[in-house]
Amino acid sequence: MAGQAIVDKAMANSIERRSGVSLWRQIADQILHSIASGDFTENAALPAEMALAERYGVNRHTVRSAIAALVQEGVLRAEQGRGTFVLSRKRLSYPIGARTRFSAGLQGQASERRSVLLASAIEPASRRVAEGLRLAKGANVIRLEMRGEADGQPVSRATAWFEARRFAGIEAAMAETGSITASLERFSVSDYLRQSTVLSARHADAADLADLDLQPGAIVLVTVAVNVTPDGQPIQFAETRFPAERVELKLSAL
Amino acid sequence: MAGQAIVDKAMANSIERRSGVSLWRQIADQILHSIASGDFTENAALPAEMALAERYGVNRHTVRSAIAALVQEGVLRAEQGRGTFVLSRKRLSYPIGARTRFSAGLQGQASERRSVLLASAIEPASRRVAEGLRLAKGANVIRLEMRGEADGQPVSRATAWFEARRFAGIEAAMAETGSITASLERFSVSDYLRQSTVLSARHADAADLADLDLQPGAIVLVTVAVNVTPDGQPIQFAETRFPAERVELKLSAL
DNA sequence: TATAGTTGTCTATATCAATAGACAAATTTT
DNA sequence: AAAATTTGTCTATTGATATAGACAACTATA
Repeated sequence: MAGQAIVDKAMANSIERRSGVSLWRQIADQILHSIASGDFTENAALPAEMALAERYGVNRHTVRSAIAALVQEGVLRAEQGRGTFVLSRKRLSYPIGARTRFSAGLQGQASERRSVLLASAIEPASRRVAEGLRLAKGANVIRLEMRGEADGQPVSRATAWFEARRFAGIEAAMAETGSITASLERFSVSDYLRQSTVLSARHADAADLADLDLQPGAIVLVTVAVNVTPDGQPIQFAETRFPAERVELKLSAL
Repeated sequence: MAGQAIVDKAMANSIERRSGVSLWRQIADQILHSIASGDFTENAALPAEMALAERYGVNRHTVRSAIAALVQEGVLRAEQGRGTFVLSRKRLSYPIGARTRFSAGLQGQASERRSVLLASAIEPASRRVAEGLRLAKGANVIRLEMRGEADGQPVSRATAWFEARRFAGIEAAMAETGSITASLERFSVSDYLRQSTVLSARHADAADLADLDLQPGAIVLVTVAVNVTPDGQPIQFAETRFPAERVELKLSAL
């Protein structure tokens, strides 16, 4: 039968040449993924450079480039004569469900967490935003740009749109309270639900790199969500970007 | 107060040099993302090569490399003297919820869909699998490797583990029926729920590239899920990889 | 202390990635 | 028909990426 087969190439970790992604970055990504998957515990020693080079079928210097990048990112620590060690950086497990708010549910994973308002603007709604909020195309909306942080490290980057007429001044409330939930309460919105969430992934763009403090080539998880009042009226349209190397999304409370 | 600011650099699409990811691949990724975001409708003309080169601040030949890659992938069609056109390839929107099964919910998006068993094996459970299925570490489990297809194009790649004793022979049932749900029914499992789903993203590895027919450098969305019977007994532990350029995940029925 | 194993640094070479300019070939517009 | 626009092809040059080998510096261990 079909049984017993499968080459089982040690987790099938391999590497592609002339792909547009350099070998050292592919190797760095795989090491990051191994750490996040729990293959290495905190302070564990990585295999020696020669061993890694043989495993990936590349030159030792190529492995060194990958390690250098991860040392630069603060993921690894190399010590001459001893080895290269994992500084551990477990990924935050970010809960997503019908009532997900930022910060709620991250207890115990990070000691300090907050949301910072980066900028705001009033603009006509794009087609996508207008459809999400069920507004006429071109109606004015307020856009908020925010960054979520845990223990001083950026873990999310969100752009949120609200109907300008109904939520005039929400940017001031957000700047003051640092909380979407608290800001919405000032507009008589005591409860809201996540109506829909669409998830995708892509390479980080320049703005992501800057705001999330990422290295070029990093991957971001993207959620596009519509929040509604309990009676189904849309109040917020939001796109949030999470750095894939630091965050995983846990779909809970289904 | 904070209002009116924001540079608004036209969706902040920009590009990073010496990042380990070549400029042509970054540009190709952004074009793909633009198409998936609906910036271009089917058969729409892309801006001319010179215009794109100016927009990204690169040489025309670099843009040509990006376009060549996308033509190779079947996303674009270039015609001398006329322009470069989008062949459109809308992303499938793949529903995920408490009762998500493959194929369910894709009605109307693809006319033909199926799940193919690639291989199977019996092996001792890794720590991760044992914890998910609540088995003793090292207990035997059956591993199934599957590929999901829609209209002949691969849209997912799953590895699923089942307790070997309880589900002995499930690989034969799977090969025969092509359905997890149908196979489980032979073992008296008439209903099951998704207990938890954890979501992450990474670059595709060699096995992903081969099984999902992707170009090197592509991104995959990864879900790790545990399915349980209605009374909470774990029956299936699964890791599924989706090509981010072809699939988005819609979190529904929350 | 000697030895083996590890990371760090150096030189050299080949290939890929990106820039630059010129012109051909095809299409659309004037 | 002519001009303008667009993609296709060619040559040449520079910098980043990857390979190769040798040896230094440091650490742990026999």
